[in-house]
Amino acid sequence: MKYSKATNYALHTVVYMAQESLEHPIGVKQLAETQSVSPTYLSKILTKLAKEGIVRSISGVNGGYTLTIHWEELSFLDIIQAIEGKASIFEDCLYQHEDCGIKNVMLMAEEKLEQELREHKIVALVKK
Amino acid sequence: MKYSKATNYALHTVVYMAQESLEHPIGVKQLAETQSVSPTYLSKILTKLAKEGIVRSISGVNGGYTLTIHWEELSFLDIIQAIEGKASIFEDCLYQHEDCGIKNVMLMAEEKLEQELREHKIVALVKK
DNA sequence: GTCGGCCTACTCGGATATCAGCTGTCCGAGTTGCCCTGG
DNA sequence: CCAGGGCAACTCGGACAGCTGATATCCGAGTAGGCCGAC
Repeated sequence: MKYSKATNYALHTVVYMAQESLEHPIGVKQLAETQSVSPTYLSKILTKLAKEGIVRSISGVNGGYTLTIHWEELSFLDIIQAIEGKASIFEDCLYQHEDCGIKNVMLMAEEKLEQELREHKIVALVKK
Repeated sequence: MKYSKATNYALHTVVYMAQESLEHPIGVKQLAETQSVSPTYLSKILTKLAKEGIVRSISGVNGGYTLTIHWEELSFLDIIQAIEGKASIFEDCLYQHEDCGIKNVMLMAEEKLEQELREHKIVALVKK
């Protein structure tokens, strides 16, 4: 029960991009260097973020990644779910037939977690 | 980012034992049948619970497991941590040197999750 | 001068390798209660 | 009748196998911008 390293990389990458807020895209190589990750691996993470519309990829020379227009609305939960998926923390209960009290408690706790992550925006971490 | 099946089994097992509240111990075989798990695997889970003092094992003929005396105080968190361990959900941040804003947010969210799991007791699910 | 083709830098996405942890099994060792046998 | 040894049921814990998902790499394909040559 841990968040993957990929989630960690994704969060740091998005914060970094928000911090810089460049007009021209940032290449994978540069992003990878700030976190000491292999560029190819980071590109996989960025692909996931792109599929969720969190970043936009620009091909060709001087290409790279930029945040999308609405990046100031981005919450932690948006990024985490883009990487981890939106599946529930707690797998389906063994007894499908009826309400499982255990499952109900677990889902309530998960909702508390997500609520907290939804309330925190990336923009709050950007130092001006 | 999911809870393991073992956690699911552990929760159901403890609830089942609380429900029955037998004076004589319950064997692994019987517990395994109620959840359609292999007895050997369930015994591994019960060993973990025993190490945390949640259940007590009794060797020999008519042996098995019983809940400990203070089982009415047991929370969901107790059982989950016995199986999953007490490590933080969020691994250490890449930059150790200083406060990482990302890490702080994640730890706060984790605390919300644990708080919710700590407030819910197993005894609340026992139907009388 | 301008248009078209080529070259380069870069991303995209699939295939693959590696590794860790979860899931599950097997087996030998230890423990306890019961039975059976010998005195 | 009674004591002691043996047997059976059960748990304990380590060793091990299989599988899934996370981590990480490599490479071919596609794309965009710039350069260069032909007209």
